[in-house]
Amino acid sequence: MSHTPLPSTLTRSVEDYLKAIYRLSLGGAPAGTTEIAHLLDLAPASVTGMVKRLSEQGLLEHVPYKGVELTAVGRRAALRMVRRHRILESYLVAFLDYTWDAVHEEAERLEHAVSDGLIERMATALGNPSVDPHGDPIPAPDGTMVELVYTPLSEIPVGQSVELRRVETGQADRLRYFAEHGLVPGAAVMVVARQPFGGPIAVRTSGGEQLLGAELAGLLLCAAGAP
Amino acid sequence: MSHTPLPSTLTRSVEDYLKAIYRLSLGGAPAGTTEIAHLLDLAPASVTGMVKRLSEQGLLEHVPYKGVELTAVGRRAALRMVRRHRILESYLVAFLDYTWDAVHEEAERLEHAVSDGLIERMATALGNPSVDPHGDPIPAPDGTMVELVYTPLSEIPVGQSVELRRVETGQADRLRYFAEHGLVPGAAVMVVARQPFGGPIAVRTSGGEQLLGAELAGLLLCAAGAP
DNA sequence: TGCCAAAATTAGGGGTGCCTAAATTTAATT
DNA sequence: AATTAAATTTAGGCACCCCTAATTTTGGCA
Ligand SMILES: [Mn+2]
Ligand SMILES: [Mn+2]
Ligand SMILES: [Mn+2]
Ligand SMILES: [Mn+2]
Repeated sequence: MSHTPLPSTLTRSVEDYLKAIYRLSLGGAPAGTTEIAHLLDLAPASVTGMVKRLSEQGLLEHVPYKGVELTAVGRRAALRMVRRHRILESYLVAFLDYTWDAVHEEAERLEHAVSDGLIERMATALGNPSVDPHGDPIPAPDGTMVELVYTPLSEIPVGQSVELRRVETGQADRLRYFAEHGLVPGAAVMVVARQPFGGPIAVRTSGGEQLLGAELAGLLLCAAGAP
Repeated sequence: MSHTPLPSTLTRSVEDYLKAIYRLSLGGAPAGTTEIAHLLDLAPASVTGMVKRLSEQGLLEHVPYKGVELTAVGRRAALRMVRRHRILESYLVAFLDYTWDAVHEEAERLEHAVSDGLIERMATALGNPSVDPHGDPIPAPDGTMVELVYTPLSEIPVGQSVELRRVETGQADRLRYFAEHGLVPGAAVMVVARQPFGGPIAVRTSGGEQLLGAELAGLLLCAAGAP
């Protein structure tokens, strides 16, 4: 069983397209032109053009007017970028004093410039972590990724204790707010109260009790902890 | 006294052109089109085109058929790249187990992708070194660089002891050969004998005595050590 | 069923950065 | 002073990747 070979050199643009389409395809449906354009901050017409070229190269499957999906080759390339991005974020936080709200921007550029060898050296220095600072899973070098299913804090019943596992936002201001309030992966959290109709949630952490809007609570993914 | 502002975003190509022209101008004479093309592995016609654009942007001074020189702005941008390159090489050797023959290639790509902030974090982690693993001086963040004058080992008189300070090659096979024979910056070297007409040189290091071809000896830059 | 708005594509264009082939300039040689 | 070889530039072209404006397709709704 051999690996499908990846096109030898992909450009930064192509790598970002593949990553974006990977993310948008996670829901199951093909990615739409406008969706991709919005995620990459491009005009839809530009996306149509790139999608056409990448389809010809065998990285995408494109059904005009319907949407785009990654081929096996495209998915391998996308997962390679996801690994790079998350290893880089982890390394910057662990060894270069970056905070978790600042790493994304740096990794977004470096992911296209580092060699495979450097990524593996960083991974080794980190002890081959399985998740990044945000709790996002890190694909293995072969493209395998274990994606666990978590429950948003907003859906945890009152009275239950859980462990915070993953924070689902890239917005720096929110990440800083979470960190300041001890809401980081690994934290033990108990839901103390909840207001109805999408109202705020009261939680207790090791740092004390606090209120949390429903939107923010929806970004905090949890696993059932000690009962 | 304020800093001359640099064009906000230079491309990878432009940054490599500026670095190349900086290197070629060190001898004092303007850099020639063919020289630049050879260093960057491009066709001369391509260089002419780029040189024209960079001159219009105020990064170069170009006299057609005569040669190119950096403007003050261009030199600042070039020295910024030199700093990035050498800090990266230093960091990779110090913290990620790279050998000095492998760092150049990695740094050549990363120098265009890292932020100023990351470079300064790496410099801090390294203790703000003044030279890189090859003994090449590292410009300060403001573009200042102290370039010491050394003597090639090939010109050191028989019987004199010197300290090896700088190794002037980027070729991996030569760098590996030097490292295997203890010929690295900081090494104490004594010239034991020399054959005439560009013949080999016999040197003694802490590792013993060895012969060295004149070409290689010319790459090893030395400072007068203990007599 | 026909219309409409959103989504997507096509058409046309620009900047970058490279190429090859042909012309031009320069400097050295006879 | 004419010749010639090397260096350089010009001319023309192509791939990439983005844009705006115009057009086409689609799916939902009256
Ligand atoms: Mn990116
Ligand atoms: Mn992350
Ligand atoms: Mn470079
Ligand atoms: Mn170096």
